[in-house]
Amino acid sequence: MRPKNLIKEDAIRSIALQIISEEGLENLSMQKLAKAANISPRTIYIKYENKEDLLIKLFIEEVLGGYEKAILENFDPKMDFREGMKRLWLNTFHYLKNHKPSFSLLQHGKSSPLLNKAYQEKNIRQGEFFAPIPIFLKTNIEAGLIPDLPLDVYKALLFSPVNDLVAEYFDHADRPIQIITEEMILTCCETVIKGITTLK
Amino acid sequence: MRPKNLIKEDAIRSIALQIISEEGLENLSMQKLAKAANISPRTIYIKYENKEDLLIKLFIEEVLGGYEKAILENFDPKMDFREGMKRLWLNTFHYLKNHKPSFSLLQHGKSSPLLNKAYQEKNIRQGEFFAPIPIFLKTNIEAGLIPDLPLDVYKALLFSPVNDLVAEYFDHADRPIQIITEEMILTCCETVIKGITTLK
DNA sequence: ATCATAAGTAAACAAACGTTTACTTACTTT
DNA sequence: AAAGTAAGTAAACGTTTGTTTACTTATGAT
Repeated sequence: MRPKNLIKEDAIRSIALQIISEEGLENLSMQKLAKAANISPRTIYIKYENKEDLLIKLFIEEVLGGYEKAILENFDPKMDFREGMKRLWLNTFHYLKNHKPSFSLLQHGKSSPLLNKAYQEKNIRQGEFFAPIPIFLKTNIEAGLIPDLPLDVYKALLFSPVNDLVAEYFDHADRPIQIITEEMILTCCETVIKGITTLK
Repeated sequence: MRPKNLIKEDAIRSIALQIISEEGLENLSMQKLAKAANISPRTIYIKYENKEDLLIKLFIEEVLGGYEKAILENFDPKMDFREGMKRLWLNTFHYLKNHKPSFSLLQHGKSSPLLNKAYQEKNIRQGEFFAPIPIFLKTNIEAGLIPDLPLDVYKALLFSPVNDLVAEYFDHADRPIQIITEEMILTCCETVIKGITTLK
């Protein structure tokens, strides 16, 4: 039988992400995607059941998968707290600023009920998603190096400021001088570390 | 002449926000909105030029306007740093957790290119938007009470963790026991304050 | 009471939507 | 080399989209 053309599958994914990033989730249509990828609409339906299936698989497999892998690169739960934090922040910053379409769909995941629901179900089904980070925190809490705050508070402190700075980076990415630098990420990270390790 | 029915105008706004919150921006249509508000589609076009105009005015005037007002309530740039920070965090938490549709559109504003662009233009045109906060920070920097970090770093530290915790609050709002409490917000706020005031 | 006029309605417009039907192509297996 | 089959196409399906046209309603001013 005729084999799948993997180049076309890649094109569907990358062009879908590109359209979402440039025009928003509300402006992605199957026909627009097919035309931009130079294929027939029917071809998308070989791989994906429907539009919702495409969006969820793009979000969960393509984007969240790559994001998790990039964040955890060279990270080990047994690292020193300061070094571990810096590694996570720099991994996040470098990955996201070089993958604008992925960052864009991640942001959509926080507002679209469809994607948000899919994210929550993934979190419930796969307990190992981003698991090294809770282990890292627990180890440091048990060693008495950081206070015993709720996991949600740690998640808010670890992930949201660097995410916010990346959003700011893209908002001004066309400027002649870089507004958000690696130095600023490290300053912000250092501030959070100080806050956590100084508390109580 | 026949006067406008202000109740209908209110219904358009609140029902639009409700649909966006429950089904997402990508599932709001003018006809669905008209049907849900029990009016003719044409009535929406008396107040708004088109769909984009409706979304932008909803976002900028209705949502951002109310958000800014709520955050700055009982806040004064001359407040003590710790007290000012707590005021801002608690205002944000209480307002957002009681205004889910507004929170939802605020989140959409971070992913939708249309709304994001509108937000940036508002920020440029109206230099006074959220102005008390930069003044608050500048005053404390000049008094030597907090370090001289870039405004973007302060914005990331002040706004994003509490926003993230509100998102978590809504994700688990149907649970029997409250997951995100005011106590957690204050703990998180205290951590950030410690980080900022301890640094250097 | 009537008039002028903007508010508001019901129905319709072309265009675009997600998806499917009917068909052809290209490659593996025999 | 022929057969079998999934990949892939072009065109179309019925809906729904954003918006408008043609009309009616309700109210302040005369």
